[in-house]
Formats: sequence, C-alpha cells, structure tokens
Amino acid sequence: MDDTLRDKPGYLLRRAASAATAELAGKLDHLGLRQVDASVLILIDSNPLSTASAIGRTLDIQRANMVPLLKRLEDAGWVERSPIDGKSQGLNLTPAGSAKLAEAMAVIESFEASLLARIPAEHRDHLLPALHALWNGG
Amino acid sequence: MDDTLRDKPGYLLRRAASAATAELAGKLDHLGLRQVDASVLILIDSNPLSTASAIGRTLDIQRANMVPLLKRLEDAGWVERSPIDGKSQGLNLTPAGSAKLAEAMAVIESFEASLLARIPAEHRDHLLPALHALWNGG
DNA sequence: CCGGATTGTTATAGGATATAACTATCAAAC
DNA sequence: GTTTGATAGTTATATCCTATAACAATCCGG
Repeated sequence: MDDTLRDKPGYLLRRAASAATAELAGKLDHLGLRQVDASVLILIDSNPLSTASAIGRTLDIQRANMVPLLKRLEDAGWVERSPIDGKSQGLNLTPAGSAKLAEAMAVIESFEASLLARIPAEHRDHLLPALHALWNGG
Repeated sequence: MDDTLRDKPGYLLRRAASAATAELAGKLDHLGLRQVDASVLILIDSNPLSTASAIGRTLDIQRANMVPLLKRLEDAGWVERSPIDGKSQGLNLTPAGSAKLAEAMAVIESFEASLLARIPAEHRDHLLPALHALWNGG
C-alpha cells in the first residue's frame, strides 16, 4: 500500500510518538504504573510541596482530571498531601513513592537511551532541539 | 516549576506530537474533518479500490473502528464503495470527496511547511530521518 | 473589605480505542 | 470438490482519557 503520509513530518511525528508511547507504557505496566503516573511522581519529586494544580498545569492535565489520578497514587501509598493553607495542599512522595519512582526512573532512562540509540548518529543530536522548537514554536 | 522531563526525548516527542496534533485538528475542523478522516481520504485517493481492512492496517486502525469512520465519510458523500468480490469492497473518492481532499491537502501542506519552518535550519533536515528511525526501529 | 482569581472537588459527557463474537466469503491443500 | 484456515465486514460493548460545567471554600490585590 502506497503510504504517501509516511514523509509528512506531522504524521511521522504522531506515529513515532505513539509507537514510543506504547512501548514505554508496556514497560511501565510491569511496575503498576502508567506514564502519566510516572510523570507526576517525577514532578513531585523534583518539586516537593507543589500543588495538584501546579503539577497539572505543567503537564497539561486539567485540575478535574488530577483528582482520580492523585487518588490512585495516594491509595497506592506513593504520595501524601500536607495542607499549605486553607485551600492548597502540598504533594510529597512517601518512602514507598520514592522507591517506586527509582524503579520507574531506571525503566525510563533505559528506554530513553534506547530511543536515542535507534537514531543514526548523524541525526541524533538534532532531535531534541528540533522537538523543542516544535513544542514551543506553536 | 522545575520540569525535569523537558529534556527527555520520549516525553518531548509526546508533547511535540500532541501540540502539533491539536493544532492541525483545529485547522481541519473548519473543513468538517478530523485528522483521521483526512488520512483515510489521502490513502483512498492514492490507493483507489483498496479495502477498509487494508486502509486500517496501514493506519493502525482496527477493522471494527473503520466501520463508523467510513460510515461518516460515506454519509458526507466523500467516499463510495464498490464490490470487489463477495466479501470485499473497494473504496473510492466521489467528486465531492476529491474536492474536500484538495481543501484538506492545502491545509495540511501549509501546516507541515509551518512545522518545518519552526525548526532552526541546522536541525531541520535531520527530523524526518530521526523520526523515521524511531517509528521503525522499535 | 470586596471582587476577582484560584484550589480542590463532583458529576458528567464525549471521543477514541480495544475486545469479542458472528456471518459470509475466499483461497489453498488435500 | 470438499474441507479448513484465514480474511472482510459488521455489531455490540467496555474502557480509558480528556473536556466541560458547576460548586464551595479560600486566597489575594487594590
């Protein structure tokens, strides 16, 4: 089948992202994590005491959708909340959460490395700058 | 907020793709098209008389999900079916479908060009090969 | 102190995708 | 030529993800 879409950057971008997404999701699944869970754990870890709203803003997740997500992470014993003031609550990793994050990071780092390894050397270093331009240039 | 994810290729890939996807979806919306509709129209155009199954296989769309999709395109008067044999039916664009595709192509081409234009010149030519390696290297 | 913005939350709707099952048909081996 | 396995199209359904609207409580700047 003649796939004329194959060389359109937008289409290729979507397909490459969805292939990578599916692959990583499979690896994280073994840890009982979704990608979005891992992203949230990472952000909480590097930004202790930040709020659900702030995390959501960074990851483009609606406030409303953070609720079930955080509930899951809290129920799993990975995240805990501490009141900042009357309306905000700071998020933090529990020890179990830090341990789970460490596992996740190992998986993610090796995945990211394997992604880069697939790219021919002469193109490799150009990917990040190009993607960055695409993400922010819109 | 410290976003340590910002420089992970996998994450960047996903964010860049989703930004691009959202942008193109907005532009195609004015034509009454979703991206997947446009993709299907493009493939039918360059592969006349191909079957729903074959189109779906190329685009990674389940047979079952092709049904409502094609029904929409057919109801809109853009696609028609002609029996190939007792169980297969070939897809073709109607004149209205070709016209709609022409409109869509104008939007898409300009979008793709604008995507590339956002990438600094020294990185631009490396994106397609890199994405191609990512898509197929898995 | 007041008014507008923000936080967390509930409920709900929509879209996209995956799975299972079924019929009818084709194709190839025997 | 008949049986058997694969394929096409379809229906129905489940699930997940995301978007929207509304609400109460609270914060903050003027």
